[in-house]
Amino acid sequence: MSSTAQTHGRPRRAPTMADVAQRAGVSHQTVSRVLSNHPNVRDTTRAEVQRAIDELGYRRNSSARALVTRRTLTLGVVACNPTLFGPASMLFGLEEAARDEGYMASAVTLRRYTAKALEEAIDHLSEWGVEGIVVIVPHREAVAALAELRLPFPVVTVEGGHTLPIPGVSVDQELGARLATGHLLGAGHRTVWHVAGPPDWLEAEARVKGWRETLEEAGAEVPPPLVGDWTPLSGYRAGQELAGRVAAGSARRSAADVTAVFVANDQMALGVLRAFREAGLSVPGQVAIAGFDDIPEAEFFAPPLTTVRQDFAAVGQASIRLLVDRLEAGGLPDDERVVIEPRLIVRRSSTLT
Amino acid sequence: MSSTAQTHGRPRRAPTMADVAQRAGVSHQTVSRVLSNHPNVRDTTRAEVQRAIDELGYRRNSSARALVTRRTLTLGVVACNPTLFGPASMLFGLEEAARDEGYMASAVTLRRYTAKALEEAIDHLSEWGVEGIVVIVPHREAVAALAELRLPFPVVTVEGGHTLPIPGVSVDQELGARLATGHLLGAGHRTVWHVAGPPDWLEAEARVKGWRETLEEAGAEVPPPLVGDWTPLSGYRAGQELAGRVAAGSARRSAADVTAVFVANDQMALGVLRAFREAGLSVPGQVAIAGFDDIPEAEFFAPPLTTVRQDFAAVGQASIRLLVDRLEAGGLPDDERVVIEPRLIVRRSSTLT
DNA sequence: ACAAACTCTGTGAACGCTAACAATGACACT
DNA sequence: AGTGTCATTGTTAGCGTTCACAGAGTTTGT
Repeated sequence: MSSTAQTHGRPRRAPTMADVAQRAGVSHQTVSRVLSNHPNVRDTTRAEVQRAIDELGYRRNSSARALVTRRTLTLGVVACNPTLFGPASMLFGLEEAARDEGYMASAVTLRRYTAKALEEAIDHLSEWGVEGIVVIVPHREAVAALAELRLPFPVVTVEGGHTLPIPGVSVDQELGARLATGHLLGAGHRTVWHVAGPPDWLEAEARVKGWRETLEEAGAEVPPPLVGDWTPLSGYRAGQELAGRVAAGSARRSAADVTAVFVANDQMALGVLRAFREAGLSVPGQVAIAGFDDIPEAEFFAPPLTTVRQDFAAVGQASIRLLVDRLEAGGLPDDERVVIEPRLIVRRSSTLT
Repeated sequence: MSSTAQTHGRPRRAPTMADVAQRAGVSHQTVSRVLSNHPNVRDTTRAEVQRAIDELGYRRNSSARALVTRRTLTLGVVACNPTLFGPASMLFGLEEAARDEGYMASAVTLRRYTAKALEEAIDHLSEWGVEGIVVIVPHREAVAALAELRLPFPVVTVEGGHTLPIPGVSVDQELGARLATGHLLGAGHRTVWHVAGPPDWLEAEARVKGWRETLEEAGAEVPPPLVGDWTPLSGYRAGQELAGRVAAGSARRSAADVTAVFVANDQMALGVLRAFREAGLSVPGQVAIAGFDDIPEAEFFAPPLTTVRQDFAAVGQASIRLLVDRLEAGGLPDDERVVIEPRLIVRRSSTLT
């Protein structure tokens, strides 16, 4: 099967289809037919060709093939810092889904989301002949930049918001925020504070919106959200800030006292937990906390973290599906959306047992 | 107004070099020269060609180019589950390094490390014409399988051990384990327990070795290592086991009492921390702990975790370097090794202040 | 002034494959 | 026998580049 052993004589040059043809005593076209499983090849011929292929360790030259078929079977992915759990999982799912569809996925990762970086990444990909790309753009400026570009191949966004005439997939961030906030309110808290992500991230914005609206609908006061940058450190700082506002002892309680916090991702929630711990506050005793993402560590935080789980694999599959559909059929609508529903995972950090 | 608007909307077919040539009034060869920055082109000609290129939005066809130059400028990467911090960081560094060298990196991710999965992944990559591959194989069976394959292109391993005649990059896991273990011994502990990774992982094995030898050299007793599978849950279970052996109160102390634990990765260390917390044990008060990896969360664990940091970006760069060298020169040694030194990061989990 | 060198540009032939069509032989049916 | 159909195989013509070389101008040296 993979006995590509031609290490014997001289590995001069990779064998070509003509070499195989000659060895099997047929024309190169017959070899081509065997390779592409064309039905009209006699069994004995097929076997002989196959034997020649195996003996020579022949592999089709993908460039020549791509040149004539005008199909590179390659998809591009533009992603952001994939050391974060979310983006990494998405990339993983994306690549796997592409492979299942018979495509190769090539990712370019961005350190920062600027219009220029995005453009360069797309440039780099199209230089290599991708047939289409998936852009993971949870960032406002990047989305705007993407809208400007007129690309000669299909594009699908992930978490790119729903304002562009570009097909896209996203998790319902707003719903996720509603689930978390509603859960905390349901546990009897007068209101829920929020540690938000960076304001230029669409996901952060949507989570703020879901949180705010849930509070408003419940007639609860809406405290000013604190702002972090997704890192544990920023959560820690926000946590220190919040710790100062927790009602000390059973002194005069005001509606603005911090008794519940919805943190926009798990890493920041970890920082908040540390700040509270250092301030001597008990979670969930004095303050209840919920996060977002359900990173593998969340279950083992102190205490285990209530959070919102996103199905990244589903997002990856859906976006590849959207892209491949556009490659193989044509004229599909530019405003197709797939929305994946998140799920609330309740753990100790929000429940007084 | 004919309905065959060809200059309107999107052009029927991507412009070719001949189109550019015609528009600029030169031959296709001159266009090629402009594109590859050949010096012998008159400035005015170059400008005209450039203008035609811009106007048509021309891009070189990578397949045609690859066909004739026999260079696809594509590298393959075989990685394992990249939702773990280490592998993801490595992938990120690898891709970036490849891009800097003018190559495109395409990754295939494995759910599990079996010889078959590895072979399929490599097969998938060579189907797309990669010029060489980086295989991240911290797994014994996979390394063995890789050694069997005779591939028609250069291969570089990452964390693949040093037994194969294949160039490779790795972090000095043994040294990392020595640093952590030595640090704990240096803090006055009689011995150090160990929660190891899965035995079929080379990294796990090397960390066990470094730990064991450090103890032996210090004349300390070597307790039996517990075994986990890198997940927080497995660490939690190991932690419960260890918690039972911590000297209760100041009762009779034996040399086998657990006072310090070196855990083979941070995620498991998190599980251990939780188990100890639940058992009412204080860290570092009663037990000191050190992990491995320095994931971004480690600093915010309860307490902040002493751990060993690996420079994944450096690993990525070194492996691409190794690979590209073999692509561009030839006849380089098959046993070249690059070893990256890890660094101990001391935090509260191991220090009584 | 003439050959030699150098600069710039064009021509034709690959590169290895697939698509379209042509050719061959076997078989069945008038 | 003559014709049509089908299964199987071969032939030819590109796909869009780069490479090797040839040609046309232009400069240089003597």
